[in-house]
Amino acid sequence: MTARTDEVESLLTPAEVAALFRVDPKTVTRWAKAGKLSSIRTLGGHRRYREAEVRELLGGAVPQPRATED
Amino acid sequence: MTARTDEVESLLTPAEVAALFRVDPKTVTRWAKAGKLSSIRTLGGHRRYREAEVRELLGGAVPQPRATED
DNA sequence: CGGTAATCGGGTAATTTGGGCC
DNA sequence: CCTGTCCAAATTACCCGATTAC
Repeated sequence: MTARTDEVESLLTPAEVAALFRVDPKTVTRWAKAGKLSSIRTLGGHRRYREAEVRELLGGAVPQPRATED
Repeated sequence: MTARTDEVESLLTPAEVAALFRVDPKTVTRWAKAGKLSSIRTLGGHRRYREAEVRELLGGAVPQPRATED
């Protein structure tokens, strides 16, 4: 895998999202097809996910002093 | 591709936790429902448990480069 | 242009969920 | 009170070959 730190960090690959959720990349694709996740398609047809969206769905596991608990 | 997974948290599946505690996955689910275990839900409703949390509850009986309790 | 890793798509097992009962 | 098992439904994991990304 060629590491290129020049890309936009706003988008995550299926493998990235899958690693964060501890699921299979295929499962992430199912979520996108089910409309549970916003996905952006490349010109080749591959999906790309927004990091902000994924972080939100992860359950707000970010050190943010925000009242996000119900 | 920038595989920036340094912020990745080790998550365990119900079967993994159940195997570590030598109990049924159902029992692990009961612990999660009882609030004794922190659980993250996937977009499909499945639970994922934090490895750090499980290790804590295990009592330190994990493959750690530490000598026996003195 | 050539090469390796990842993702695509569909299909089939394995796991997980939830409630109820012992 | 806590755990293990039964049931049905839903979700997820792994299989293949072909295409895309870098």
